[in-house]
Amino acid sequence: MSGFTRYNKILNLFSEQRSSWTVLEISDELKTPSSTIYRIVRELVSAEFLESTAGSYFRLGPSFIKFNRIINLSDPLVKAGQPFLKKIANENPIESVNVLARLYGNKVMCVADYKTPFFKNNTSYQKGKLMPLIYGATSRAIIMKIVGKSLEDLLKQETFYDDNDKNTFFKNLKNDNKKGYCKTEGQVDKGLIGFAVPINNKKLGIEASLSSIFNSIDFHPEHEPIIYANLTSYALLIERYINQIFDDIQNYHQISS
Amino acid sequence: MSGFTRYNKILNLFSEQRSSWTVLEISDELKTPSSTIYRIVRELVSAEFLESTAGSYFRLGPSFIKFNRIINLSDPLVKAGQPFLKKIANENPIESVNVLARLYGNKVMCVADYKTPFFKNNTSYQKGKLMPLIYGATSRAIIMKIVGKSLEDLLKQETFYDDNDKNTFFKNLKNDNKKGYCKTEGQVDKGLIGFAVPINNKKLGIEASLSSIFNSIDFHPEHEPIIYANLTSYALLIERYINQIFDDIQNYHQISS
DNA sequence: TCTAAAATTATCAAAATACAAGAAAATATG
DNA sequence: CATATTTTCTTGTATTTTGATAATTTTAGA
Repeated sequence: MSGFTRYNKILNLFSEQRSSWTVLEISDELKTPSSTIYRIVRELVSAEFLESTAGSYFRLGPSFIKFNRIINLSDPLVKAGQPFLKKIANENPIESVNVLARLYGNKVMCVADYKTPFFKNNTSYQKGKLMPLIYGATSRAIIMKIVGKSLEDLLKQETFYDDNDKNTFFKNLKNDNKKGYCKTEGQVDKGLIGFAVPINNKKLGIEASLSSIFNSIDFHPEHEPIIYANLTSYALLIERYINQIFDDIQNYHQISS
Repeated sequence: MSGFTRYNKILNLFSEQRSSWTVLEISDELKTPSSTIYRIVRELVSAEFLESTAGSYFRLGPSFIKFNRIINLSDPLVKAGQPFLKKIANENPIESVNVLARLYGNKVMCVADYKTPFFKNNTSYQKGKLMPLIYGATSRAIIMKIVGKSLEDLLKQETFYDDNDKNTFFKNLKNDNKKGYCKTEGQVDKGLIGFAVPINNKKLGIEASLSSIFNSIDFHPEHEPIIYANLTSYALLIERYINQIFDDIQNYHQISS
């Protein structure tokens, strides 16, 4: 274990399910002497990536809150998409959750969301939570624009029930691509139906999606064209806006150098 | 530059003002050979703490969003305080921003907030933003519970206009402590008035505050007792709730070991 | 498409640092 | 206050990092 790995392995132990660890627990888990872990943890504490709490436990430190804010204020995707989520919600015919998501390694992560005040149930897509790559419209709208070797690499870790299952998956992907959007029901959350369109920017390396999620019970087929038109037009708007934000950054760098 | 410092120094270059850097810029800034920076940046990218974007720029990566979420779901202070912020807002007599803040090094950082829908202006206290230690009720309510050498160390970095200024500061702190809450107007944001009470938990090492911020123009002296009663009672509730959350964590660890 | 420039990765010996294990110190606990 | 636990310190040795340079890949412009 060397380089950043030795810090990252420790940080990645801290999860939703288990958010506090003692040095000895970390030492056991990583099979590394406790004197070493004490030193590394001390370093992470002084950078506020970890902090000590009662009972000789440690938990994630406030640095993450700080950097998360900087991302919210500066990430072109978040910056471009966030302001539109509420508008999309208001133009949808029924109560909805609206999600901006992106690739994160070989998972999908929501980076911004807006839920209408009276939406019942909760979607599993929450800011910062890693979601499956191949289930749900939000995820599928992202991968439907990825092709060739990139797609192969991404899907390498995924397991399909059988060959038939796999073929169906690719057929659906192709169909969605032709339609330009993706619709799934109950794949991630029972009782919810999701619609999603891709958001891409090759220059900036952005592979993302914009989606609206509804309670199945509220949804009627006549809503579909409105939802689709809504998503498509806003995705285009966001893509354009991303370019503009990027140009602004470029100009900023040129002026200040 | 050794250990975690070498990573932290690079990450800390990324700020609200300047959110993307090239390797050469980093190399210049840190006066470190570019071959070294290339290696370190590559490590941070593969851990998704940084990500590359167009024009050979790098920016903060999605790992921070992920860890930020885990903190939101697990930090005892956030967990205990977040659910009450909206309630406090609703019980306040006028439109308000309500903030849960804590010590972060020798600054103060907001970790959770709730703004009523029609609040005009914005407070500078935003989730993740570092704020001055000695100005504003939010900050002062935190340091008013810190004494002795800890307080001295904290204030070491602060500069006062003159001795008189310093004495006034300490006198106010003492007064606030006697009253049990802190009130300041226009210290951080012109046109805003803030009230704050401390939230402490020695066992858990929590040094925080709960505050309500109003537009000066909306505020009338007869509101003050209500605001104060509101803050005090919720702070107590939050302190109790923190203890309960901590006991739950303790139990969880005992059961699973 | 080709070409030149820029960005990134690879190499490797010297220098710096992390490591492990136990001892010592500090801190928490009853 | 005594004991147990947690944390830091110490040391020679092994490992990792570093940085100058070279090699390769990517990008941008003609």
